Amino acid sequence: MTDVMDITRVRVSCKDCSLAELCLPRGLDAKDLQRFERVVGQKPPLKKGEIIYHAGDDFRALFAVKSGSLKIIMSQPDGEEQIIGFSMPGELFGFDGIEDVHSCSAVALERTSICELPLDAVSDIAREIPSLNRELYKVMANEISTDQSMLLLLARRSAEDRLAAFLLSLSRRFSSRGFSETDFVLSMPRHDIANYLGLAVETISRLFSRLAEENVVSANGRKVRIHSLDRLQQRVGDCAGNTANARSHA
Amino acid sequence: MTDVMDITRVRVSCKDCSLAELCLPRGLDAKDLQRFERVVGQKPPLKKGEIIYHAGDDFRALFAVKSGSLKIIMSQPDGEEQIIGFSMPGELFGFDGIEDVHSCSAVALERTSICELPLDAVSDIAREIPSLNRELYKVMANEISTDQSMLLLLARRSAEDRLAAFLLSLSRRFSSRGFSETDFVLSMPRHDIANYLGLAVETISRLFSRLAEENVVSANGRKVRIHSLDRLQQRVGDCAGNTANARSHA
DNA sequence: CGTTAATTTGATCATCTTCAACATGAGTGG
DNA sequence: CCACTCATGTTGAAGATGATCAAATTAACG
Repeated sequence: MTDVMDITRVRVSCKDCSLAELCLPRGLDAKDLQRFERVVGQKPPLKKGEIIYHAGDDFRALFAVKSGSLKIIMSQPDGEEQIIGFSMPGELFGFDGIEDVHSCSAVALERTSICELPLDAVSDIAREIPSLNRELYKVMANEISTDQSMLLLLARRSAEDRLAAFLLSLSRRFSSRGFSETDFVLSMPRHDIANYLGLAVETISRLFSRLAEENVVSANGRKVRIHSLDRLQQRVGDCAGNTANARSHA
Repeated sequence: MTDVMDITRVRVSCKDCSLAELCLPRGLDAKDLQRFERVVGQKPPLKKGEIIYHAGDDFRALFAVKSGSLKIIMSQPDGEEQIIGFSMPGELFGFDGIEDVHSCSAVALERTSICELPLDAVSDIAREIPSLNRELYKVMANEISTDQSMLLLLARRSAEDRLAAFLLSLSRRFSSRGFSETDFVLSMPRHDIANYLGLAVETISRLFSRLAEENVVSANGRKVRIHSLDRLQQRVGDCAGNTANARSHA
């Protein structure tokens, strides 16, 4: 599976971006799109582990993932950190800073390309393009309901349910980007999955083993194959639909 | 402690509202405020248990709490429900609907008065008052970081830490509204606290008992007295600052 | 009052964590 | 190309935190 596309190296306009339908400017007509494009900054690709912003940084912009993936983490004074979410191509991140300074940090999980959307400029434009303004609200609202679904997952569901929900979420997100919904490669280590789901690494490992015994999912390191989406879904009890960070803003 | 004020029965303008400094229009000048006021709807007080909106309802408006309090709950198909947050006077709620339909329900915990802010009208005005627009973003961003702090709490903290964080959050919110930060009355039953914190009712009860033994907090039913804010804070390890639903939008 | 809901306490049980050891694998320098 | 190392992943056994079950106590309210 190719998870990094080559187009990341050239200057891409939103118009030609394969992710346009998932991104903020979707629904804009050609003229408005052009205007929007002008404020979008392209950044050189990030290496694995590179940090886009730190908790405490002044807020400058929202970002969109073009390729690759990253994690959003909230650090605690005692050094512990909590992963708040993972961002995939077509998804926006950086909302944790809109209040003024970032409360989280964003870290690339692999080679990753992103666009920069300076919020001031964007919201200036949005003032004159109501549909863009509404889209901005929706994107933020989606972030809210994603986080809230995650609250439900952490508060009420068992370890097994959590992992099932996580895998289903990834499956949906890969599928809506044209990749297989049953075969994919995780860009994060077990440790990050565990942290995100509020569990111990060992638990994740054991759960993968159990899922394999039951022929629901087989995982070989980062490579995952889902054998029965149905049985995964059953486990989760299709709770809410967009569990676990499925920034689908449909 | 009086937690319902009498002014709720008369038509109040934002200008005269004691919560103006906490609410959306804070920072507006007299002229803009007047304009804002015109779209704000006043609703008759809600009785305990009354529902403001159901999950599935079309989104119409955001709401502001004038007096009383309510819980925001996300229901699951299996009948289980998860409390996403509690809203206190001066706080806004309804964000779970901005995408189109509400993903949660809002239920009054006691006699409660609210204002209605139709989002279309508000964002029309906001287009011409940039500071209001920014305030709207901030209020939503605050909701996001509140939910994210809650994720951290649920994923990484022990039962005791969670209750401590919850009580501290309430303390801060009461205090910023001019009430005592050490003596207050909970508007929700133990069952709701347990649900919110992802714990069993019995656990909450035991934790209150333990906190009493240790002379940190004494609780008599809904009446709570915090004897040592310091020691509560220590437990939580001042993680992030605005843990557990502190919609302070400072 | 009497009846129901809310809260507390005790005893047992399960899930998940922790600690420990081992396996696998990728990357580095010889 | 191999040996070595550090990161990652797996598995087992013991332990702890919090859930569940059961029962008693208290509070709320018609």
